[in-house]
Amino acid sequence: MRITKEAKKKTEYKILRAAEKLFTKEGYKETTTRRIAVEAGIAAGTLFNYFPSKETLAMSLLAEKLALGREDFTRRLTSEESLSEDLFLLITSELRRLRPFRSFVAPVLETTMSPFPKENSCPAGQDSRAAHLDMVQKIIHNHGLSNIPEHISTTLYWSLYLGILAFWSSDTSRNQEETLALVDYSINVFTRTISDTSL
Amino acid sequence: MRITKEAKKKTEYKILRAAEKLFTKEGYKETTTRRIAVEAGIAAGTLFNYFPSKETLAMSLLAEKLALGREDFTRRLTSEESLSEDLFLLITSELRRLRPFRSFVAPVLETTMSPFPKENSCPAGQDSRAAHLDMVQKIIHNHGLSNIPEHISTTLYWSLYLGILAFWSSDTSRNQEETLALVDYSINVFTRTISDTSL
DNA sequence: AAATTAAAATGAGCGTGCTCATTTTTTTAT
DNA sequence: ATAAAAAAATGAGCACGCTCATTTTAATTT
Repeated sequence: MRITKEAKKKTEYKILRAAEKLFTKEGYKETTTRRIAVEAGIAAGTLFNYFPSKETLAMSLLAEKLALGREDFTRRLTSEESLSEDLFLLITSELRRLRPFRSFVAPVLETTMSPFPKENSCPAGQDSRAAHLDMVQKIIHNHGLSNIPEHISTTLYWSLYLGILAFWSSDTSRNQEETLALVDYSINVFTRTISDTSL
Repeated sequence: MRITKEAKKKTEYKILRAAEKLFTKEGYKETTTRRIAVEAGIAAGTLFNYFPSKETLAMSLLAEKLALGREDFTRRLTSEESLSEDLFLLITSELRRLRPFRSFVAPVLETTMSPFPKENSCPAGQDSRAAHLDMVQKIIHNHGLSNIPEHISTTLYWSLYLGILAFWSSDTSRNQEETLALVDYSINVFTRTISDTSL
């Protein structure tokens, strides 16, 4: 039983690695699920025993990278930065890990990390959303802000966050400075909003 | 020559009406382009002489409705409301017209009205974006705000706007009160931002 | 009004994501 | 060990969006 489970995990891993290789080399749209299957050494249909759709597979891959970005963040974290600086570091750490997949980040993330779970839900996307928001909550809490964001300001944050990702995904400025400016700006808007009791 | 052009427009119109009927009755995903062609009384391939993709067709349909919403807005507009109230009216006017197409608003709009034009651009989506932002500029100008939003605050606005659409598209609360609350909140965040010179 | 050119419509066919009945492999029971 | 049951892999085949060589229709020229 353990062997099987490990084998299963291993197949899933093989598919993810094959997808990663092909998506980055050939592009998302250009890579067929059949090609991924060949690269992973499995039959075409087997892929869909592990990922219900090509999009879900892509999202799982991105979720992996986002999680790595968050790990980078916690590793680099010091206790001497401001709330805004911490949020800035969180987002840029994620972006750095997403870099190789920039071309299909927008279409995939926007449909799978939508503000509210849909019928054709993608668990990987929803989990990723939850994990990111948890991190944000933790950061805010660490900075002693009792005003924990509730439903509506979380939605606001998420809009800003997705906006950043969308902008970044087609930002052609050198080193994406424009994105960095937007991140800075968005975070300012957000932190001002949550620390303003009049809203 | 005139006859042909009118005929062409008429065919485009027939396709749009067929798509409108089927999308609302059967759903976006469920409606095949072949079925739309039959309903419009044309061959399957002809549809693609008018709209390069199913998604573009859907976006053109939504763009039509958004424009109607904006017309409703200008009609209802009085000169006695505040900036926030005007923006609120603009957005809710659009939402009212989009209502029947709610189920596929998010996936279509998010990919075709992305913050920045892509390679596989959809003119209908970009035009719609421009028209909406023009309207917003006009409203702000009418309220005597010299602080015309430049690049970055326009991006901020657009993030908030898309966030609202995404939220609304899966808002199950009666009469979408939650969306109205979010619209109100988002507009407040935006107006405060553009009238704050410290940012 | 016949001939020539241009524009538009057509539908057979392609490649894709994905399904599902069948086969193969693994686990459990005897 | 053998048989029965459960789990996983398989690949032929489907339906879809979309393409494109060909045909049909309309506009222009002679």
